[in-house]
Amino acid sequence: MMKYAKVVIDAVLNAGAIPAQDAAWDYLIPSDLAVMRGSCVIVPFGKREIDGFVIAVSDKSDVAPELLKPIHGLATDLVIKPELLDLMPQICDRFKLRPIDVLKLYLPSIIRTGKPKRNGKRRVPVSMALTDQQVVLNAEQQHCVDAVMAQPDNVYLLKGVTGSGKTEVYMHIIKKVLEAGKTALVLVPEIGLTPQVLANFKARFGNVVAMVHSKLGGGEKYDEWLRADQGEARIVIGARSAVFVPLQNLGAIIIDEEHDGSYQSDSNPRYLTHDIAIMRAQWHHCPVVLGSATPSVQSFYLAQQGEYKLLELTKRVNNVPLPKIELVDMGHEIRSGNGGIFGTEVLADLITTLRVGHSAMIFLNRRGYSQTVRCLQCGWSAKCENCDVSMVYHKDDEQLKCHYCAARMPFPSRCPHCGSTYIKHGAMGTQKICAELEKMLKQAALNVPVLRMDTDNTQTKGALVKILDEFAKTAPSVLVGTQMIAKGHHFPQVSLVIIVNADGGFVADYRSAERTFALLTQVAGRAGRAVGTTGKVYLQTYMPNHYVYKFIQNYDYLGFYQREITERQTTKYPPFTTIVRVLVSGTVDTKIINVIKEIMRPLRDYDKEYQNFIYLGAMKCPYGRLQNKYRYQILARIKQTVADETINYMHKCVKVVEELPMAHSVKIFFEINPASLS
DNA sequence: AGCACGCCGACT
DNA sequence: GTCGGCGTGCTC
Repeated sequence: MMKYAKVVIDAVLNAGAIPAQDAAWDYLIPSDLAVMRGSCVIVPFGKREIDGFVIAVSDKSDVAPELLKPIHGLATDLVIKPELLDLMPQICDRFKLRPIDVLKLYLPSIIRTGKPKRNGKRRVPVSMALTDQQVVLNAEQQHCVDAVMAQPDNVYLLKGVTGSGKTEVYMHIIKKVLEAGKTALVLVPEIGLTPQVLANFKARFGNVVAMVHSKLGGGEKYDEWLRADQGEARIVIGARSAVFVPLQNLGAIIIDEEHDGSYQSDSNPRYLTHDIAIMRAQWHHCPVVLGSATPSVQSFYLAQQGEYKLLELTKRVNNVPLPKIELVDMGHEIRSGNGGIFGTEVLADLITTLRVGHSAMIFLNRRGYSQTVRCLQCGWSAKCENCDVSMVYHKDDEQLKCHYCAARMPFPSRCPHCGSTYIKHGAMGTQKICAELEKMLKQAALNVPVLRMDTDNTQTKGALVKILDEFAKTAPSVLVGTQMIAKGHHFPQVSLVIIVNADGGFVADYRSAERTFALLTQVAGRAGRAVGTTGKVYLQTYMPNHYVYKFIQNYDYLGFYQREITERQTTKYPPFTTIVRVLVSGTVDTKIINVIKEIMRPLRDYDKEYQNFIYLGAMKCPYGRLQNKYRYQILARIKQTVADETINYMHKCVKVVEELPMAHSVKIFFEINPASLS
């Protein structure tokens, strides 16, 4: 009996043929080839040979027999598991992705690009070292573990202050999961940054742990992936992409630091890790545990709505007091003649701290800093009057623009509030801070090493860990860095943390306040982690009265959340609306504009008829030209009650235009609640 | 993406 | 007559 395979092919087809990209192509299965559902195959396509994935095998085909060609061979012996194939249509629908894009996420890229071979020596499976740490859990922690194990078919939001022992809760859940013969997936924001977490898991569970992250080379990654695929590894720890690792018989999925932005993929294909994790967990009837000291507004809202089950850890396990946070008004410093990087009191305290032999961390919030326009004299910043978000500086036409409505204004030469000419949009680099700092320490006759850590000097493998090690063993010393010094490192000798420009996180984005709250709370947590010391945190700001800082200072998550969710409700931002962005890019700008117009036309009619949009508009992107390609976008904010149907309609409109000849040589990206609008 | 097909103007 | 321009359409 002849067997036929439905194959999704990995070919980039041009505009006129785009419907084909969603379809599967039928091929004959040669009798000597072991092809099954999930097989990765090589097929003839026109005059070419291309890769494809078998999504179904059957005894018949609707395609005329004379058109059918046989599958040429297998790209690999590995087979995509039924679970992931089952979820593929659901993932496509949620994120408006093509089947091929999702299928490609299921395999390590090395399989498709080169000849993968196992890199490491084959590891001998070691009996699980389930070291019982004598029921180390306090009552709160135990309650969390029990709750999760009692009702596994749920999503849990585990909210616990820094140092409340969330990791220990994860470990106990995993231990129970392994005892039940199942496997566990642990997702962390960026695994290269949390060597301690990994070491802990390896120490506790031994060789059944596999790690998948971006710092691994292709061969190593493939090796770890294969250990999970073959059932050799039963715990996988990894960053975002590890959510697709084919562990079988999943018993729990944990997303640590769930608020972290890295869980949202910001390049194609775009997806949200939480959603994938929840889909997989539903398939396996296992729990998802979202852990954070500062949950995302979205997740906490869903917990309030009863969609997620809220679990809380309120006590710090070792009773170390939280560091005291002091706000430093940098506008006041300038007005009183201090134009330096640090406030007067801050610098004095830094020198004292180093003199007594403690270390300090200096955090530079550089991200997006250059976009925010601010008066250095009075702290005024450019805000849109309709949308309550910061306006963004556009270099090409020297204008300030709102990304959510049509508001524009010229870049002011004088501050509209106080009239000063000290208006800035510029970044202060880590190098500059280090240089200045070394000068200052010399003046104070202090011979203390200053270490720098940022994306520039941590690209090479192991560089990051090396800097952290050096900082850990050199006391006193100073570590200057960006985001990456904020993540879960434990340095007992650090008693002082300085946040140089706290306001840097405020970019034109409704999630600015949320991100700032989470990041600065995490940074503050680096100070005074040793028993018996109280750490201190200086938060330097030009907006000392901003509500976010009051809540950070008081470690008041709930207060912050309530204020934020009220604001989102009145200003109509997620989770009360859904944002859709359609990005069109290409080398000919007139073509792009035509495509944008063509997509907009039915959307405007739709808007007239149903009024599902809070906002609908088209504009040039903040970076209007990138890599020699022009970029325009459609932005929509949709009422939450009609979000699904409206997103579907928008996507349909995009696909219709995508098939027209006019869409030749332009690229269209469709994003739901995008992380960035640049 | 590639490649074939086909319907027009310019040329050995 | 027929050589070659690239618009249009197809690839299981």
